[in-house]
Amino acid sequence: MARRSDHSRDQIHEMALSATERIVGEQGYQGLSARKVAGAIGYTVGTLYLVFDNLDDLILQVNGRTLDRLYARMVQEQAKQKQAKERLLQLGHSYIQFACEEPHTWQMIFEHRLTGEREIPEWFQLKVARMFALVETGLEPLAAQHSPGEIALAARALWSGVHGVCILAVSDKLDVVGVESVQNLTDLLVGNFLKGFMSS
Amino acid sequence: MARRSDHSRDQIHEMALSATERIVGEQGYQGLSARKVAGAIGYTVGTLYLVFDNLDDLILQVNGRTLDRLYARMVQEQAKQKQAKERLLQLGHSYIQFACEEPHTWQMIFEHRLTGEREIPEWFQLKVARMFALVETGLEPLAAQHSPGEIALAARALWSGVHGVCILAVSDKLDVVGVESVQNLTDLLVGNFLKGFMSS
DNA sequence: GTTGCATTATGAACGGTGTTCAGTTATGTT
DNA sequence: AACATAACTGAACACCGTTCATAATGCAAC
Repeated sequence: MARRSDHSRDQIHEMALSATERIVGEQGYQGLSARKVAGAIGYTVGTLYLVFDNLDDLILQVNGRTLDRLYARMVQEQAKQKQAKERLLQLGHSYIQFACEEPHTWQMIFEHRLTGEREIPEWFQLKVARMFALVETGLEPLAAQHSPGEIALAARALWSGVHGVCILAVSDKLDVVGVESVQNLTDLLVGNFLKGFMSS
Repeated sequence: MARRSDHSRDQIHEMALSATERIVGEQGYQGLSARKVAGAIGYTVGTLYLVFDNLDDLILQVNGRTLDRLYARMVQEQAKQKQAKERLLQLGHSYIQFACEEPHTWQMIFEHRLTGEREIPEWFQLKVARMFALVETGLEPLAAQHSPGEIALAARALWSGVHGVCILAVSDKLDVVGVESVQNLTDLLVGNFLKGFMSS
């Protein structure tokens, strides 16, 4: 194993990922470039392409880590709530809290589009599906008289709604200011939806 | 007024806008470039910059036209429904129908980010606000016991929700196929929200 | 030590992007 | 016919993602 620098392949991999997270966190998805990442870790672009297939690959991996952190946080904070309804509201709060704390990193998950004919890898789709499953599980105890299919649909509708509030809020299209206002909007959406859903 | 070609400034302006709409419609926002637009209308890039400040300007104008078409359609189709609740559901349906018919054009409204420090012009923000106002107006007859402030909030929450469903559906993140499934999801979201909202 | 080899890293090159602007060309007016 | 002015061009700039021949290095064998 001949090596020229002090870093192993895995180390460079990790360095690139966290450098990307820093750059995106500061300058947003638009401010990201291969040369910037390479420069930040003290290597050249060529080296980056020894460790990643291409920029899409790098970005997907960063987005994967973001989803992991988000998921972990939602699981953890949701567990604090004892009542089912409170747990669902908490999921929304955690989601929005995260998006507001790391807007650029969070937005990149949705701003990024794969180049050309490339397809979203399965491991990434699983991370997304996991989020929906969390909502579905949270919804189950509140939907005794509904079929599993109905619950799955309701979870999708509900979570898409929360996501919509979040995405419009983060991109300043809602005329509301501050995290609390966004939380209130979500509470309104989730609360009223649940009320309607449980009485049907 | 010395002119060399057969087209006036206004004509070139219009040609560029519709060429952009065609390119984006076929190849998506990513497939758009100044040289492509210029080539499509038989001019060079330089000419494009005589008519538009920059690409952001061009894209904003195209997005403005898209919002106009969307708004006109929502107003028109909503008027067909006599009951307040049906009108609200119709708004959602029209929105989704439009997004599914012209996914690329519709998505560009939300994919596009202004370069650097540029700011969204007021005329554009007004077009967005107009959409929320439509929902707000539709919600009023159903919210007799609610204050105007509450109605405004509810309209934002509701519309963000519909938008969320729409955006996840168009980018294939919902595991649902076909326009009808998306319509069902929206009906579920809007229906249950309204049921909850009206009983509170 | 020295040699040879496989690994690691480079950076120039390619075709693309948005944007600018000096220079050319065609037109309307004098 | 000459001039002024508007219209238009296209080369140039700095950036982008991506590739790859080349150089530099560390290690094993001799």
